[in-house]
Parts: sequence; C-alpha cells; structure tokens
Amino acid sequence: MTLTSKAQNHAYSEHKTSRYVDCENCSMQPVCLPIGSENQAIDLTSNYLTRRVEVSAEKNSSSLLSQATGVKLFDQAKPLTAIFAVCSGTFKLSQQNEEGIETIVGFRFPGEVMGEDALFLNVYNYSAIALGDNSVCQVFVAPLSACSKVAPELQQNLIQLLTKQSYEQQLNNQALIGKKSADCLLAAFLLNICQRNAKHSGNATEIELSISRHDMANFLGIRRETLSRLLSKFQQEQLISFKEKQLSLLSLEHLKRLANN
Amino acid sequence: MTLTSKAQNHAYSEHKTSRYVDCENCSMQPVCLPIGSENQAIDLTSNYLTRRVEVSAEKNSSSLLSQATGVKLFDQAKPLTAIFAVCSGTFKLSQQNEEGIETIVGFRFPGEVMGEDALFLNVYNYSAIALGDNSVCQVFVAPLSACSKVAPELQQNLIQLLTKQSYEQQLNNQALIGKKSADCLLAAFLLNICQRNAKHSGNATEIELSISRHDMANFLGIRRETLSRLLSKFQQEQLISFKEKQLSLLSLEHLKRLANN
DNA sequence: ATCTTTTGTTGATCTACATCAAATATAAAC
DNA sequence: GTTTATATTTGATGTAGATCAACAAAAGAT
Repeated sequence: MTLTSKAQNHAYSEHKTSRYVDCENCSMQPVCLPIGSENQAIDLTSNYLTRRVEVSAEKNSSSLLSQATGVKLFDQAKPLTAIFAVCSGTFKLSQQNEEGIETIVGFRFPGEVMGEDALFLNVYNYSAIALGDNSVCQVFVAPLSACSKVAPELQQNLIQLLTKQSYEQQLNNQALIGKKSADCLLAAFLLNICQRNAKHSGNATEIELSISRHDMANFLGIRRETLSRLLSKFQQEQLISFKEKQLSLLSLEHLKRLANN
Repeated sequence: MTLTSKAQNHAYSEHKTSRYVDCENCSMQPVCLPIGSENQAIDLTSNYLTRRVEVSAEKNSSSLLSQATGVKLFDQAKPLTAIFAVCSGTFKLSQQNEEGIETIVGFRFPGEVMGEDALFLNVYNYSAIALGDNSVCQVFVAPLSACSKVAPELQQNLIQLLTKQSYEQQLNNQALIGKKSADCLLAAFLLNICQRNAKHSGNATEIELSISRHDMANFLGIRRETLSRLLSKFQQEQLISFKEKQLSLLSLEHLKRLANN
C-alpha cells in the first residue's frame, strides 16, 4: 500500500459534489483548525496534522486481492501513533480474535474519526481497512499531546471531540443492539449510514455503498444469504433501489417504521 | 425517591468486603481526587463533587412498585447537570422510544461512570435507574467546567476519563454485537459483568446479581423464556450456580469457549 | 392472615434465520 | 480473448429461539 502525503495546512472547503468532505463537516475539526486565541499566534496544527493522506490499494502488488483484504491504515494491537479522520471513501473497522475470526465492529465515512478510542491504552483496538481508494487526515498523538500542554484551548477542543465520539458511538450501536428481526436491523443500518453520509453529501437518501455483502452481513451478525434475500425483498417492496453500488432509499417513512421494530 | 447527601470530601478506601467501592478502583478518580499541583493548593473537588449520595427506593410511597420501575437518578432527554459514579449497587441505563417501549442499553456497577456521554449535547441520552438501594458520587458539570478552566491538569484528567469511557463502552458492546447464538451471548454477558465487578469485589467468579430476568433479557435482545431456559441449562451443565440472586461462575474456561462462539 | 400483582419456570407450537447446496454474476489473472 | 477465483443470488431443509399458554413462586397490598 501507499501512504502519499499531500499536506498543506489550510482548511479544505469544496463543493458538495466533491468526494472529499469539507473541514466544516468533519468531527476532527475541534483539534485541527488553527486555534484563534490571541496569545497563541502560532498555528499548532502544523506540528501534528497531516492533511489528506492517500490510502490507495496497489493493485497487482501481491498475491492477496486488494478487494478481499483491503488496505490497512492501522493495525489492531499496534501502538497508537495517530488518530485519523476520513476525507474520502469508506473504512471498515475490524477485530480478529485468537482464532483469526474477523468481526467488523463499525464503518467510518467521510468526516468521521477513528482510532481515538486507543487514547486510553495507547494501543489500537481494531484495524482500519480502506474499502477502495480513500484518503484521511492524520493527527499525530505525541505532538498533539505536547501542544495541548501549552494550549488549554486545544485541550478543551479535544474534550469536545471525545464527548462527540462517545455520543455517536453510543448512537450507532444502539441502532443495532437488541434489534429483533433481521429486516428491522437492516433498515436501521441503511438509515444510519445514509444519515451519516448526508452530513457531507447533503443527500440522506442516496449513497455510493462500497461495503461488500460479506462485511455488511458480518457487521449485522446475519448470514450473507439472509442479507441478500432481504435486499432483494426490500427492492421488490420498493423500499430501496440498489444497483452498481448505488443505494437509494425510496421510502424513508416505511424504513423508519421497520427500524423501530 | 430520596437523594440523601452524606458529603465529606475525603477519598474513601474500605475493605473489599464493603458494599462500597474504593475510590482507587473508581473510573471517576481522575476528576474527583484533589489535584496535586503545587500552584493549585485549593481542593477544586469541593466545588463540584458530592460524595456518596444515597439513591433509595422509598417503598410504599406511590402506586408504582419500586422493583418494577426502580428509582430514577436522572432522566433521558433532561438537561445534563451532573455525571455520576456508582458507589454501591447496580444501575440500569434505559431508553424509551416514542411508543414508550423500553430498551436497556447497559448496566453500571460500583466504580463505573454514567451520564458522561451527555457532555456532548448537554442532554442525558438515557435514564439511569437504581436496582435496589444504591449510592453514587455526583460530579456537577457546571462547576467542573469552570474549575477545569483554571486547572489544565484537571482538563487532562477529564480527557483521561473520557478516553477510558470510550474504550470501555467499545469493549462492553463488542461483547454483544454480532454474537450469533443466545447461549454465547449469555456466556459473554455473564463473563463481562463478573469481570467488571471483580475490579472492586476482587472476585471474578461470584456476584450478587440484582438484575431481573426481564431487564437482562431486554438488554440481550432475547425473550425472558429463552433466558430462563438458558440459565437452567447452564446450571444443569455445571457452568454456573444461581440461587437467591447469588451468581457463581463454575467453569470460566467453558464459559469463555462458549462466549467466543 | 388473604388477595393481588409481579416474576420466573416449563411445555407446545410456529417461524425466521442458519445451514447446506448449487447456479449465476462479477472481477481478477493469464 | 479464456481461465480461475471471488462475490452474489436463489432454492431446499433444519433448528434456535419467538410466541402462546399455563403454572409456580415470590413480593406487595389490604
């Protein structure tokens, strides 16, 4: 894989049509926009922030298929060096148990932060794997900590970041825990990911979904076959349309009713 | 209900046999032990911390049964005023949807923190309900924020608290999301709660479990009948013993194997 | 004490989903 | 292009757990 830095320390603001998320819609914003305090004229972010690092699958590079294995941004159980915000593309967060069985514990879309829950033990709790050609912003932890010692305002912003993450983590999980039937689970999931993508795409009913059935089923805790059948059923019932990775939610109302059990 | 304060601002350290958790085993510790910096001689905690507030069910007080409804410490959707650490007893964290259907989103045992995920929107995301006669430490948010402005060290400690919570939240949920069978789910749950209680009780195989079958089943997303059958089966198979709210894990090995699917 | 309500257990049946299996579609490799 | 691997869909069958129902035990209310 390649990690190609195209660092420039300006905030990005682009058209909604761009595949890159605007800084103003990014959860990392509190710690990676220059701090506006008077006595802190220097831009601390230059010390710890690298903007828009490409995470590209090098095709034909090895015997492993990029589609199947993806490209790892960071690795479960390795020491924490940086936390990341997704600029473009989708990441899956994956854990492996002792027997090597993979469990997908979440997905991250543009504007969302990952790795921050490693700040407690300084070890990544999961691997982050790029689904396709993605890019991220990289916030190095050691200099971030150093900077926050001289800038209380930055510390305050870090708290803001962490509380938001805690809240959203809760929200994403609660959509899935304790759901009875598989169709309500799937409806909740589809609504959840469209909602999250709407923050930067501006469209809560359509997304380009690069997650494979395998990973989706793994995350939802159902079989691929069941997922496939449900997607077919949802399409027949005109709840969604889904072809060529393009997913549209056709009836938000009906889906929401389904998702609420 | 009654909230009786027995505030004294000393750290509590008691014998393992006590039903109250020691401060040294409490997740709130980073923000509620006096800060030891030289130029910050005053004890900030006196400004925001109230130790050991009793949360007691007033029996015969109303038509509502205390056992069934429990005693609310704080209420979903209400503005955040304080975050709490459990001193003794067990709390259930409960959400209600528009139709009034209850979903248990977690439990909190002595030494564990709750309400901190409301720091993002300043609104509680769930109700906390005491199962029995409990006590908590109460950390008022407004003065805590004020104090942290003058004591960067406190801010640092708050970050530590939040990262730990983020980590543990992840850990507790991951034990449950994507589990296939109900017995592996139950095994994971029993191991999880014993583990968490061991931090203060020192015993990872025995706990006094005051959670009703109803709440346990609700949290696990299975039916009470199924839970009852599984508990019977686990007892027959000598995996656990469970009578009079006293739960013992008889074979950690076997349970762990079960929990790993 | 009795009466009532809630909580927990056990049995019988039904259904949603897993599992097994095979076919088709898509993408990578040559 | 062809071949091979991987992803996805569809069908047939079995089973775990939901649902319905009745009963037992415990806790509160009177």
